[in-house]
Amino acid sequence: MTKTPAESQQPARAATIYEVARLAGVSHQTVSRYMADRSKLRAATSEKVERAMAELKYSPNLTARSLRTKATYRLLALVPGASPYFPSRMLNGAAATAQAAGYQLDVVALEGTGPERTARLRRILDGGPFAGALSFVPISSTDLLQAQERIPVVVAGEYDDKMRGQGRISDGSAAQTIVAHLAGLGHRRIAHIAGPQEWPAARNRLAVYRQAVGHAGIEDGGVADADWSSASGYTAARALMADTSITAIFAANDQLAIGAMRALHDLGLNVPADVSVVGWDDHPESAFLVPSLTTVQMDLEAQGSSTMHQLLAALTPGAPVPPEPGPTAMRLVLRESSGPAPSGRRQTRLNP
Amino acid sequence: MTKTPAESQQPARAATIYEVARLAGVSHQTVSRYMADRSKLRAATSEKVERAMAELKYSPNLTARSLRTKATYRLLALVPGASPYFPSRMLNGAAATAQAAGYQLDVVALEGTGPERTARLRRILDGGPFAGALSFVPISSTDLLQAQERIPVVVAGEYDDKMRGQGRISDGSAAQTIVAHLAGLGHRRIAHIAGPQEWPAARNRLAVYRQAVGHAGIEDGGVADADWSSASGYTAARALMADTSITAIFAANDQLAIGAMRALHDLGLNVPADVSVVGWDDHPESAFLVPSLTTVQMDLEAQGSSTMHQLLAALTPGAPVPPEPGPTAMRLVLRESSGPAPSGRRQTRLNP
DNA sequence: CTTCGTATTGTTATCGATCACATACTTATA
DNA sequence: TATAAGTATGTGATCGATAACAATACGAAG
Repeated sequence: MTKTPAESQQPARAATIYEVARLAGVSHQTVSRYMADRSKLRAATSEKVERAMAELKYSPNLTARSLRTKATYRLLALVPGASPYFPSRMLNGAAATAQAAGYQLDVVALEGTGPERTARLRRILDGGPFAGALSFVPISSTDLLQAQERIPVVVAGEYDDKMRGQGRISDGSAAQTIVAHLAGLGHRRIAHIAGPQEWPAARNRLAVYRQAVGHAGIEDGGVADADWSSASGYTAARALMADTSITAIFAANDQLAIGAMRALHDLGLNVPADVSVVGWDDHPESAFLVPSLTTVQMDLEAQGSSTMHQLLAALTPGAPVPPEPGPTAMRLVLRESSGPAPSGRRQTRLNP
Repeated sequence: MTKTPAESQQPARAATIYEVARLAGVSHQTVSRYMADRSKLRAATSEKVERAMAELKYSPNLTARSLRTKATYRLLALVPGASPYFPSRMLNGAAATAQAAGYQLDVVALEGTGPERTARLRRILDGGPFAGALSFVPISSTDLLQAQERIPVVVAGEYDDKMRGQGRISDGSAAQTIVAHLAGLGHRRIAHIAGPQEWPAARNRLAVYRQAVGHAGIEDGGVADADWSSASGYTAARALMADTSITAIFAANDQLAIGAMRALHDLGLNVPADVSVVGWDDHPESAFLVPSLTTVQMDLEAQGSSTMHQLLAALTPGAPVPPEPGPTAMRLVLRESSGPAPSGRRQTRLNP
């Protein structure tokens, strides 16, 4: 073939409402009305339009519509640029929901820090014709307020944050179950490896952990700060293990737990005989680790979808909001990495 | 505050070229020309326009521009919907490159199979005003051809596929290094766990593996088919281990390798003493597994970026193409999971 | 049989940019 | 200095849709 794809695009030129109108023998406005609300047309007219549309394979030019209505039907998803610890399943859930509501989701990586990041955010929002934004990365409150002046912005997890503040069921609530599980196994002093506190999910899990420890009547052996990476989990676990009375570690995600398990291994400690480890997120690989990882199974798609529903609700103040899914399904999955607390006092066997 | 974000948007209404023109004392067309190519204006005029734009904080309405020019500056990224085995780092790389070239990247999940999927693809391309598409999921050649009629479509990995066919350096070439590595450790009979063959990357790795085994003068103990998941890696490894003379497994990605290692563990086999395992992709967690995983480090961002460059090149036939990055950096990372071949013949120790 | 109200449809303006062409203004050349 | 050629700018049309308003058709009430 001699034609490039770009050239052969010509014959496929999309039909306009005018062509549809001519073929149907009505005015273009009638066609427009058909699309807005076909029930306002007489059945016979409606059918004529329908037939013409089908014949011409008509699909509306969204650009033209946007120009006229000023509604863009484009949403912005902000994702972490560098970090590979972002669950793309959440993005998929959000994108699917957006699509179902007739919106397109543009994904943009928000990188950098401080003022540079603020400037970048501003530039994206100023230039782009977005109706709203959904951020999977933490945004400082000043940046958020500034952005909110232009379009609705929803930050993933912040709603859960609020729910927890109100004592309602939130994303972090499974932390309660974890602590109870460990207490039930006889652990009297446990520790937490926390994610970066800018992230609502990390705050949430930590807060519920603290609360639950008190509630279960066991001791908090300390909280180690980490980012979401296995490397930081490794470092954190080594530090925590200085306290030899800690018999269980609850990590804020599976990657941290993997790093922690490796640290315990390097310290000559056995999981779960010496120390139990619990993760969070239930990565598909976690079931196949040695030992397999006790963790919290999350419906991340549903979480993404739920966050998107929040944004959609903010977008259309009056309109009927699609049903928001119930509280995200969470389930503690018991595997090999958690077990009964050791009876005797622990001693580091290998190099510390 | 009583105003909703939507309402307070009002005062921020963007200026148009007409307002800029009036303020600058020129015609709207002059302003338009300024944006297209300011060098065609007289210095004095250019400056007037510039000043007016700055004062009004003018930014062009991309929607209106698109309507007129038919150029959309929006690209489509197709990602697997259900599968969590998609490296989002590739997407990030692609998105960044698109952005740098002035394009927005819309992410859409392509799910389903067969005709349903074809229909979905068609609907996305028909409705959406996309200038081009980049697919991270395999697309059947008929679907691809059909899509190509409308806009340029690039499928990630297929270019590498072609390069391999030409005997040039491709994504799969590290498989050669892996096989050589294992042969060097004394392994005489090894096996491969292959990814789904619709995926170019899986085809690539398998093809180079087959070739390299012959080249290294060792035996191919067989190829087990799998999807990308740890679960399928587990099943595949158990099946392969029926052949007791296989002493090393090369898995097409890290998740498969994790599943394989678990299967070996359940069979009472030690890694690497009894069987060596090598993965691919170097997930950040792989260094922290027990045993840590020998794998291939990939610059996935660069791969995503490179694929995007291909698309950009297809988009602008004549225009100067931004420099395509060199062959993607790949490096075999040696860790604990691979070691010398065992001397004696292996026997399954535990339940088979 | 008129009159009126409502349901349906048509006509024209509009969104904010670019394109095509006309015109005014420079500059170079004879 | 006159004229041609080239450069810079302005005017009106156009992209494909929706909005606002006008006009018509139809049926019920007077």
